[in-house]
Amino acid sequence: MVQPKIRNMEEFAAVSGISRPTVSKYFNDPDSVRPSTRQKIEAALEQHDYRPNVFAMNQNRRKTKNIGVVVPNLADPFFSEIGRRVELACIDAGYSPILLSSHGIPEMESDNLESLRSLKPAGVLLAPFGRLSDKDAVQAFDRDFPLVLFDANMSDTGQAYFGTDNFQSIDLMVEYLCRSGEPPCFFEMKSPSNPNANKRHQAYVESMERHGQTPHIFQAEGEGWNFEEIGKVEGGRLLASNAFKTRTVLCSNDRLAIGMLSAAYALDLRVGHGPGCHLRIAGHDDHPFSRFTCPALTTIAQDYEAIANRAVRTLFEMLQVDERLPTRAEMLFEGRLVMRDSA
Amino acid sequence: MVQPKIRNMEEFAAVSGISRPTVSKYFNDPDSVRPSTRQKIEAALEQHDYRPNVFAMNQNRRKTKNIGVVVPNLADPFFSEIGRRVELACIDAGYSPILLSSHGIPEMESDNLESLRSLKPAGVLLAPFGRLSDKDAVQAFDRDFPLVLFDANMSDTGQAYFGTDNFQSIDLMVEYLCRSGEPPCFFEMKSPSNPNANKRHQAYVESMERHGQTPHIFQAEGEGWNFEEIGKVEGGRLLASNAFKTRTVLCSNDRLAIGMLSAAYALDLRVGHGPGCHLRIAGHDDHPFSRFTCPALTTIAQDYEAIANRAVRTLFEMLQVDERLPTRAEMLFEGRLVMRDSA
DNA sequence: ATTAAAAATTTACGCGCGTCAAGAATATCG
DNA sequence: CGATATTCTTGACGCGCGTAAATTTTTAAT
Repeated sequence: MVQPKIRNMEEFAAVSGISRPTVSKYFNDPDSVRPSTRQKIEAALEQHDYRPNVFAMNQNRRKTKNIGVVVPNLADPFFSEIGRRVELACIDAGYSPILLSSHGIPEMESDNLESLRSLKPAGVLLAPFGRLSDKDAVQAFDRDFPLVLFDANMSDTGQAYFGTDNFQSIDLMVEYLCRSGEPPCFFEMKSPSNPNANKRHQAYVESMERHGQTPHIFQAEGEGWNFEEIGKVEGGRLLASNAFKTRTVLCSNDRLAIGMLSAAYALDLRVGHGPGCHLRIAGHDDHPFSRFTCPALTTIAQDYEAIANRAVRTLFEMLQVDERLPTRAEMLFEGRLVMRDSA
Repeated sequence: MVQPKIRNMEEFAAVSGISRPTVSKYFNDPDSVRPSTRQKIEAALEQHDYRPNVFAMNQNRRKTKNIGVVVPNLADPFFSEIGRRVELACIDAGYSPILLSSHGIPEMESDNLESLRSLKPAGVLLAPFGRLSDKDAVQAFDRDFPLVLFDANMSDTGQAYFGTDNFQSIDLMVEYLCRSGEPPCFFEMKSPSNPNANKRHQAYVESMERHGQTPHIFQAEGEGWNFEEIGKVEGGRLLASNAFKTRTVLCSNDRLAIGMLSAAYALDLRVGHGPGCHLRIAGHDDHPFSRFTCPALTTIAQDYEAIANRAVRTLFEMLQVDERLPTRAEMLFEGRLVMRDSA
């Protein structure tokens, strides 16, 4: 630190007593040099805080140490949570995650992928919009870079996909609700953009039929990402007009449920499974705030940790062997029933 | 598009009929070339989707078009919301925002600044931890790059600071609460990391004294970012033991309030200002979920938009004239009282 | 048309590092 | 100890672009 500043790898190689090409090799992969020389370099590193110029590094390098992470909307706590875990996993692996949010705008997803192109990422983790994604753009990107999808699936796109088994999770919830009270109706967005919503719809119908019950679907008008507001307004209308044929409502996701809980409270309808309660409301996702709703929300916890870790791990395995997967991997993790007070 | 791919600026200059140095100039600043040549370049751009290599671009360039945006914790909806706005404002201005979260870990803030150094950012927008920030590291960074702080202030650090006037906003809330019912006590974290918390504490005391009332402070044990949980546990304990000397509680921030609302619900205490209500609870920040709590939370809305825009604008003004501000700018925006049902 | 100013071109160099080939040094093993 | 396999050094080239100086072309103004 006391020495005059090191300007480039040439100078750093000089003070560390190692040739520049070897130093270059070290920075690419510290394990690729002999332990004795690694020690010399690392000793020098502690004395002369030198760090290679990332721009010069990446210029000639085919693949950088950058990992793109693209989520549809960071303002949604679900994505900030799972994005957070993915980010940390990348850092642990010695990569530089670049977190990009599409701010709820599908077109921006393509923009983000386009921006990533110029950063020559070693790989990309994408939680796509799904139906609203530009499938051609994503598939084109998939051809040029190692791409792993998570949260939302897109057929024949990406080298792998990791998400929650909505059929298992919804069935788990339907089973619980049927066993413990009236069979649930289903509350969802009318035109959801996320493919999970469609799967959950289908899963609900199938599960209800398997239980010998008649499915009842209620759909909320509205576009965009304001799920709580939509749940509150549309759910409130349905509650006020007594439209539900049952006193148990399964919401397609927690954010809708949070809105509906708010509406129920305003209508003085006591939500829960205890005596004196008017209706039960359940959600899906174990949203970070679902523990603090009134009453606390019964929901399905997605295995964030497993999804994030497996997606990252799979990507890194591809990077190691430096080839595409022989066959598209697809793994669904089970949801876990979280019983709280609302249902 | 039909032509063979352009490999570099040399080839692109050839097909556009302009010399490479001029093309280079164009990409630095499209307005720096004659309109007629700009048209030629842009015409060529539409035919041969060429984009300059960012790494080669930034290698020799002193300042890049990168803007660093560092927030303490993206998992907090407050920061994901304000980070979102800052990001979009940067994109509008033709810069590339790089959003970094410190994941609630103060040491990671310094790491993030260190990472940013190697990206040679044109400027950085930082929402610091405050007391827990490594002040020396931040100030050192301030000397090397244009730095603007927002949300949390640090004395003599950064070229400018933009945030909310906690004294104004807390006074507004205290005034309202006193006028409409019992004077509030104050509920906060015992050892808050955020400087805003200290200001709010002080603002509460001063405001109460100005109103001729005796301030009462209640502090919650607990560390970390689990404010809702802390609010629920500690707030619940205080409510259950009837420790509050008043039936109006002003929480230092919405997340604590959300936790306390949850505890109150569990205790069957009706919150609100109407008849039959046991207590009033108010918050601060207009957290995205405060509209959907039960009851909806009365709070102070921070002017996210203004804070984000002014911070970004101030930074860009510095970049334009390419010099530090003659004097450290500091501007506080007023909070807005949002009256809902909880108080 | 003349002239000065502005902009574009030509030529050339350098940035910091990746990477390759050939040879020298070192390590590993029987 | 010698033979072979690793690893390192030396020297050199190139990546794609920024940028500077000198020259030529274009534009604007008289």
